[in-house]
Amino acid sequence: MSLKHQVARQARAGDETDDPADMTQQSRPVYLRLRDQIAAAIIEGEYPEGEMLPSVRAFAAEQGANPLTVAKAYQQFQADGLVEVQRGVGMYVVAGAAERLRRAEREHFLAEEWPELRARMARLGIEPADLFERG
Amino acid sequence: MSLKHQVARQARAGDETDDPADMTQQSRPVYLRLRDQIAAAIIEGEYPEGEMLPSVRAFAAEQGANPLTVAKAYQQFQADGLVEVQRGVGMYVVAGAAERLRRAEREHFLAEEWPELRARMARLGIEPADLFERG
DNA sequence: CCTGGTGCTTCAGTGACATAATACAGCGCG
DNA sequence: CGCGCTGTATTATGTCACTGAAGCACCAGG
Repeated sequence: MSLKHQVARQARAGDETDDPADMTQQSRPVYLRLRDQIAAAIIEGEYPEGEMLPSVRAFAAEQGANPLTVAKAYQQFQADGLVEVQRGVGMYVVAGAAERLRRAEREHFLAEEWPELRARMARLGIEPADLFERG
Repeated sequence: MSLKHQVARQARAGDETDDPADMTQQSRPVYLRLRDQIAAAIIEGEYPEGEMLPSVRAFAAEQGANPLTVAKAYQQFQADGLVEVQRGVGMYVVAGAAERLRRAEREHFLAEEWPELRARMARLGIEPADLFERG
C-alpha cells in the first residue's frame, strides 16, 4: 500500500468511511467545492456574462446537494459583486465578472500559493522546468 | 444579514474586503499542519534516520498544541512504517524514511496535484514565465 | 521496587458542516 | 389576481472533525 499523506479527498458527512484504519481525512466542504466549480465555469465562459446562473434549487438537484448549501456557495459571489441578484428572478453574471475573477484568482495564486508550492517542489526534488516539458 | 455560519475563506475573488471579520479562513487542522511540518523536517534531514523524534509532549509544548494532537500527527508516520515505535521509549525514524517519504510525496504531487494545478493555471492564464519573474 | 520518561487509550466538549422542513419576499406571466 | 418561479430567512436536527483532560500501559534507570 502506498503512503497516505496529504491527500484531500472527499468524505464528508453522510459518506461512508471506506478505510476504517485511517479516518484522518480532511475533506473539502461541499459549499467550497461548489464555489470553485462555479468560479471555474464563470471564468471559462460556461456561464456567460449577462446570463443567469442555475437557480439554487436547480443546481442543488443537479449536484445532489442542499439548496441552502448552494446558496452559501453563491453568496460569496454576490458579496464580491460578481453576480447581480434579481430577487424573484435569478442571479446574473455581471459584465467583466470572468476577467475580474480570473485576475483575482491569478493574483492569489502567484502571491499566496506559488511561493510555498515552489518550496515544496524544491524539497521533493522537482524542477519547475520539468513540469512543462512533459505532456 | 448573512447565514449564521459564514466561513469567509475567501481572500480570492474580489479585492473589496467587505467583511473585516475574517476569522477562520478554512484553517488547516493542527494535526495536519504538524504532519506536514514533520514530514518536511524528515525529508530535509532535520530529524536524521535512526534518531528519535521529539516526544509528543515535548513537541506539543514547543508548538503550543495538545499532546494528543501531536500523537495524531505522528500516527500516520508509524502507520506507513516510516517511524518505529518503542513504547515507553520513543519513536525513531527508520532507515530510508526520508527517501521513501520524498519519493511518495513526489509521486503524489506529480500524479494527483499537478494535473489539476496545471489546468487551473491554464484557466488563470498563468504562463511558466510568470512564475519565475517573481521568484 | 519506584520514579520519571515514553506512547496510547478513554471520555467528553465544542463547533463547523450539511441537511431538512417551513415560511417569507419579489418578479413574470397568463 | 393567482400561479409558479426566483432568492432568502428561520429553526431544528444530525453527524463528524478537532481538540482537550485524565488516566493507563510500557520501559529505563537509580
